[in-house]
Amino acid sequence: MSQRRSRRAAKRRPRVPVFAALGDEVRLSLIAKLCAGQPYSISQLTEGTGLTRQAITKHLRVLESVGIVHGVHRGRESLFEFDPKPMEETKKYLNFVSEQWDQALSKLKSFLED
Amino acid sequence: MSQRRSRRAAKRRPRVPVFAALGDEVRLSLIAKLCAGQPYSISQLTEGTGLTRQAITKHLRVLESVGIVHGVHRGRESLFEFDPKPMEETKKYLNFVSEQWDQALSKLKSFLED
DNA sequence: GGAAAGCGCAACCAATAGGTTGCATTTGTT
DNA sequence: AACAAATGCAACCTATTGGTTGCGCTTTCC
Repeated sequence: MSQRRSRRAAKRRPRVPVFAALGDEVRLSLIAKLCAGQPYSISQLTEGTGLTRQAITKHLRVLESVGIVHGVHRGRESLFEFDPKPMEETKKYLNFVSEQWDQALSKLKSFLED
Repeated sequence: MSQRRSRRAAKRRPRVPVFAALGDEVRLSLIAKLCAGQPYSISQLTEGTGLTRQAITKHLRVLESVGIVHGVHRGRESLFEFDPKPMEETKKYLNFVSEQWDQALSKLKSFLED
């Protein structure tokens, strides 16, 4: 069997946790900082948020658990950096839904033209 | 002032609840059914889910609250149909993040080439 | 060596989310 | 008119989530 997933199989991939991870204001702002390219330590990411370091750590773990972010330990600090793959996959899913919808519309249109 | 939102303002639009709405298996499956074009009643959407009608109703309300779906009352039943706009907006946001990331990469690359 | 910076882990707490049951209401059918 | 189908509303329960505090460990800096 091919390792390459079929189009249908791709539709069933675990994307729910990715959406759930994106469904939080704090986490979206973390992504906003990190997707600019530069890695940040937990303390740096905590600055100015009004939250505790632990809260930010938890959010980072959530993002890490779905692969949006990964941390590398350097000395006493752990730096987090953005990882684009999961969000690319998410885009594919949204495109898939859009396609479904567009096809439905065009079918309806051609039906009405009969 | 222009009614057209600026690029930066678009970034700040309330997309968190949309992501949150998408972060649930049941709701994604509802979307999967509805984005095929045909409207379904609540009872029809409940069939085969193993959940109660009320549970499905709640999920539909969540989707409706972010505009992914809207219900129209016809007789004693309320039909729900898909609405693509919020997910299109979501796609735009994901594209924005991707762009940020790509720009960061190309800046890094040109820096290393100096 | 000692202080401080940066984290991880665990316990705990309040609020929210997902789900159920029960009942009332409206609409369609015979 | 009587019954069944489809839904809405509200109360309730439980698990999860987002957040905090407290403590201990490692690394850096003087």
